[in-house]
Amino acid sequence: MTTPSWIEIAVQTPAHSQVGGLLSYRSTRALTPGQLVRVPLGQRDVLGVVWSVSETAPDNIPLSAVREVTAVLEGLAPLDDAWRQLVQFSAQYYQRSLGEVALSALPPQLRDLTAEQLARRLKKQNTERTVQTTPGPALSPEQSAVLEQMAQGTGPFLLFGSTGSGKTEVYLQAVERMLAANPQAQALLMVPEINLTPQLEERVQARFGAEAVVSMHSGMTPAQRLKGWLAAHAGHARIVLGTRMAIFASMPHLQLIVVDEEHDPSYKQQEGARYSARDLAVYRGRLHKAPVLLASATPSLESWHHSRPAEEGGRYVRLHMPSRIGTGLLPKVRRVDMNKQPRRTVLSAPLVAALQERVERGEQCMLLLNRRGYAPVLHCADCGWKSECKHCSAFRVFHKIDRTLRCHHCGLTERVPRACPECGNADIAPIGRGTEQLEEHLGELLAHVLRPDGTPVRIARIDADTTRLKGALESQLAQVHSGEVDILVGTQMIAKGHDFRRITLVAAVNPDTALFSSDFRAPERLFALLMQAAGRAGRDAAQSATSEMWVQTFHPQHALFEALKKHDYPAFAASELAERTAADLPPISHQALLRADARTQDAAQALLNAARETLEAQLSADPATADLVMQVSVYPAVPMSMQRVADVERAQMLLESPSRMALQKMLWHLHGVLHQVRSQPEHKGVIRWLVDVDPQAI
DNA sequence: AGCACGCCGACT
DNA sequence: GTCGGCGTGCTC
Repeated sequence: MTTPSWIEIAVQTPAHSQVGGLLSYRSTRALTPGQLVRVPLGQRDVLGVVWSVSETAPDNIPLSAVREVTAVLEGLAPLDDAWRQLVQFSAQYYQRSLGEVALSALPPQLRDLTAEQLARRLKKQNTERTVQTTPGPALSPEQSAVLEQMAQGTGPFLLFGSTGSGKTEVYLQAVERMLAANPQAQALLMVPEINLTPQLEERVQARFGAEAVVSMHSGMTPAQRLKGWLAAHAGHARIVLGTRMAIFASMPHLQLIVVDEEHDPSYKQQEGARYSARDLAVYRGRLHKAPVLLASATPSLESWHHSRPAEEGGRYVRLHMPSRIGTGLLPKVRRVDMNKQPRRTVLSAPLVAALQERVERGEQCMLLLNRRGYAPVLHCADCGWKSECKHCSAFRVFHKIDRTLRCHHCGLTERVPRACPECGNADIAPIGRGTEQLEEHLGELLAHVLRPDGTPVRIARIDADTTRLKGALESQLAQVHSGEVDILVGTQMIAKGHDFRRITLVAAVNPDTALFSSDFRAPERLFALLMQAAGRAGRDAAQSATSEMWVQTFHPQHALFEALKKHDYPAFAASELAERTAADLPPISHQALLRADARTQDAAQALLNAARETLEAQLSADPATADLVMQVSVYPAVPMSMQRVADVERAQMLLESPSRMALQKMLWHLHGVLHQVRSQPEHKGVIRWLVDVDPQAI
């Protein structure tokens, strides 16, 4: 009879319940950290990850409460130290329970599989996968230099390469070199949204063979996800290609991490543990001693700042690829001063003329407008009624196509009223415009325009509304590629990553709102979007000389557009960083948001302010923590910019510090304080609270 | 988060 | 009489 050992196990437990940490179990079988087990929890039998094994009994709970491990999932190698450290770090840094992070990092199907079902599954697919490397094209001098610098240093690297400079080829060659040095090695290739980059998937497969690659993203079926995960975990898959969730893939032989379009906000998870997959990539690279390559034509200001010269404190190595491959030039940027256009002009005369000219030459154009629907609000001129949503602090958007008013936040959808619901006036009118209206308007303006073959112009729209059905985006993109569309109208989803070779003109119809937004990151996002959109134009070298990026704006002299005109990201970044420095904003300082949801705004704010006061009182009272109060600014609670969604009132509290460590310590204390405060009867109305570390928007 | 237990309204 | 509404409480 073996002596039972005491096992600490991570199980899926809620972030801020009483059972937030590891749970103790006993087992008569020898277990090692990282093993997957099934354990009883209440009435259920759940999946758990062995975190530590001990000879001594736990002293924090009565031993009679400790139950036995039910089963061990055999045939699976334990999750390695690096994986467990990554999970542990993420849980601590983003203020979630270890169990929640660990279990959500595993494929969901693993949770419902019994030990027997898994064994059957493993038997079926436990085979080596072959890698067949097809040699790539010859490299440009810039590409070779970048790969050489990567070979010399340890990174992390920030590859600053303009659109079309051949960054993808650098990734592929880096993988190739890695495999040449060690055929067992694995690479992680991350992209912001996999649906938007089937091209990359194809290219990777063509290069290394379909067997060597697995994909990981939320669009896959549970069975596919499990299969891919197992292949990566066994070390059989050489390359994992995925979205942010792939950062948690178990890859025992991980030796390279690439984060493509590293500036993209989609790398930040927006629910549960709000992790940044890009930041975790850097951390994970260090754990595995694997080089990390972040890449973008418009890097995040965080990464740009980190890659300043080492003498100035930079920690990343900046690599530069300024030239477009081939003879391709970057498109000429043209600004239209909307102050000089007739009032209420949607599409300026010169832009319409340019569109017409392109269509008549058989070229394609793309129009960007970041607002879907027909009009953002409906308005009664008589009594001032507006199409407010009764559940949210937002207007319902007019969708002409099915004559509905739709709330884009809670989904409330109603038929458009015939007359004003307040005063009965029949004259209710749309204010502002969305993609639907732009498409309609464009159709009218260009009704007479013919293509070279004498057929009328064809206009298509792509946004979240037209792509709701599965596969719709792909088929609509295919139509653009095959030339069935002359002018494409859409939201920012069309600006990302698609290689439309025949588009020669891209226009941003109304980008001004981002210039004066209360969100300090709005200009950064706008610049990236416009640069990316400009990169869509003239990818075909033969036409790049005449390709153009148009911007309609009331502020043509704005520094952002000046930098855009010169395709000068460094200039934009420098001016933006100067502003951030002056205002003590990220990346100079570090932020976290505490958010509370409640039935009333008062209740939400009351919880936050009570937490703030208790926190400061407790920390000040103890000399060991008193200096934290000085290092971290905790601002009073304010309503969120979207104050009410689906009848839930939301408030937030900002924490800011020049020291990441101090902020982390503060959050750790805050966690305890919130539990105390929340249990007081006056905070009954609170529904939930959550912490967002390094928030995307405040 | 699940999943129980528990105490009040409209159905076979 | 019971099916089921979601309020409160517990899970090693």
